[in-house]
Amino acid sequence: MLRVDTIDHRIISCLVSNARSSYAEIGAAVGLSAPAVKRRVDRLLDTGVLQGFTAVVDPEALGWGTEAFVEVHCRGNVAPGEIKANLEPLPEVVAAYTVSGAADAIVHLRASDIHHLETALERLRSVEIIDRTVSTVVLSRLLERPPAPDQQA
Amino acid sequence: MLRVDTIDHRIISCLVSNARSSYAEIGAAVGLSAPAVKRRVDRLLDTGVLQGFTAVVDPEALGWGTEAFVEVHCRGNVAPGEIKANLEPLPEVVAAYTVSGAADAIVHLRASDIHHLETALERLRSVEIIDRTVSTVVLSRLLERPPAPDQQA
DNA sequence: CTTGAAAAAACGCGAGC
DNA sequence: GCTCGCGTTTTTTCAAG
Repeated sequence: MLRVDTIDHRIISCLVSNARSSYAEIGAAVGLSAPAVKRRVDRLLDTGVLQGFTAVVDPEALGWGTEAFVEVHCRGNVAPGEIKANLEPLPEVVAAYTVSGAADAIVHLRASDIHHLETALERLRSVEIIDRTVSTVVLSRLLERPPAPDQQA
Repeated sequence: MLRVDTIDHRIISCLVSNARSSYAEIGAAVGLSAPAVKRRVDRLLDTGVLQGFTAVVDPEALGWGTEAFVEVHCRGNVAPGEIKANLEPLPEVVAAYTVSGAADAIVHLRASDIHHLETALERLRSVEIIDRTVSTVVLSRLLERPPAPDQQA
């Protein structure tokens, strides 16, 4: 059902590096005609391998210069779904994961400045199921990139 | 130079939610003609506010089901640029940040499975400037989304 | 400086093979 | 998976606010 061959990988690579390239351009890069590329892309979208296309925005330019990673410790045992439901309404939460180790979850926060970050942290800490948080403020973004096309997979 | 008004924000929102939408579609959403939208998008690309367009890929589908966050502690004082240069060659590193607190950096790793993750961690620890690492393995992805259009910015 | 309208050129998308 | 053809879109040029 979700078979992804070498050509699909190359098509995905093209789209990751430029989501607005035309089917003809992709076809030229992978050695297929434009309609053939479109059919594969449609299939990849159907099967969920491709989840969509988005613009990469400079966070600084829109006033999202400050970010932090927050270890979240919950009260007692909480289901992942419950944590997700509680984090979803907070707009500063750009990512969240349940993790191994002492913490229950890691939350990635993005805010416009330190003050906004503080506000977001207060709101996060006021969430019922959350007991305690440990914040790590990001000083500089060193690297941020899509996963490599593939490798030893 | 990098003035971004309300219409630009709405155009960016459209492109973030679907990078492949046509200029006519965007124009209809923001109340501009297609050429006017294109000019603004070109300008946003020129000024670096928009950095490009990419496909959102399901990590599972390409064999990137396992990820981890790693606190990196360096030997002595190391410049951010040096850390970046040392991390860039490692394909499993999808993001890295210098941070406040005890650690020097947080590295986001993505691997195909636990074994691959272990290999990647070994390679990471073998980097000269790195003294010690503390790994946190991700159990489940709760949330992952682009920053909200904007807010109290 | 920005917009809207109209031109040619390129692209998307279905049918047929 | 490829070719063909029609309708739509993009993109450039031009004139106006």
